[in-house]
Amino acid sequence: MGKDAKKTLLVPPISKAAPGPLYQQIVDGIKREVSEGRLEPGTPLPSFRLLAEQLMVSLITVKRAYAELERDEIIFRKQGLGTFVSQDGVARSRQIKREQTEALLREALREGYEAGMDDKELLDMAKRLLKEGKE
Amino acid sequence: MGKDAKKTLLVPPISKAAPGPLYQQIVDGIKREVSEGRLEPGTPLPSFRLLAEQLMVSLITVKRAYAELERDEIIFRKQGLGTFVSQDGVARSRQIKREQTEALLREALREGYEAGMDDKELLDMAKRLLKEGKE
DNA sequence: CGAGTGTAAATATAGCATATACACAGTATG
DNA sequence: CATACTGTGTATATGCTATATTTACACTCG
Repeated sequence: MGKDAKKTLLVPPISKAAPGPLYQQIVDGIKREVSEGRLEPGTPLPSFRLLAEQLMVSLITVKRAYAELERDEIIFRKQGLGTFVSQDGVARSRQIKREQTEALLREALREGYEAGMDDKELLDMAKRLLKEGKE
Repeated sequence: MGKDAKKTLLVPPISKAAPGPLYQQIVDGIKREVSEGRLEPGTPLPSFRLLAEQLMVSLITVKRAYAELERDEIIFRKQGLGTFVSQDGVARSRQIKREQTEALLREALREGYEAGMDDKELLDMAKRLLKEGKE
């Protein structure tokens, strides 16, 4: 009966209300999919139009997201063919996320110091959050 | 000899190149000064014009920054009088920074997980950054 | 009233997002 | 084999919103 079966979205949903620009949300979502192995190297990504329709955004928004992912060498594009996950996309993606982790940790620790917290308090908070994340 | 002595700036320098809007940089700078005790409750803050001149930004940028600080009840303003650090400004500021610390830690840990790191790796990275910060 | 303060309105500028039209690659078909 | 077709990515012109500037106004105290 037509196009009711939505198939599992190849990318997570995004929202204008969420923090950060739409194209960045798409970038983050795809980086996560690649990093966690749900999008393997060589796999074709959804076309601009399909992804734009699924996420209810415009073409150029998807284009901008893919452009940034290509700049990071996580994907590559071929005119008239499509967009694909690059061979070392998983390693690239994980490396970027690792650097981002360190940057965020630095920020968090600095903010904690400025709040008057000491090393132990900060580590305890981190441990608590790690446990909470497991539930 | 006039106004050559710049006096120690009551707020840290800002830059259009730095990440985030100018008014946010001012907000963060003042929150830090208050949080770390260099701006005590009751202390008058620089006037809109003075601060705007020192930081080389426009009046409304300072106004917006002060407005956000007043919303957080860290400072209060009096028409025709000036702007001052509120009585519980230090506690307010530290509480906000503490919440921000937790939010940043959550983000960092999630990003680390997506990069394939485990709990121990994350905690070790945090400990390493804590030591680096001490040098 | 004068010199200080904060307040408000009208006006650029930049990033983000949209819609529309264009160019390239593979494939079906007469 | 030439051609049209349907898919892909590409490029241009347009609108919107947050950020920041300029300029003029209103309040407080001496």
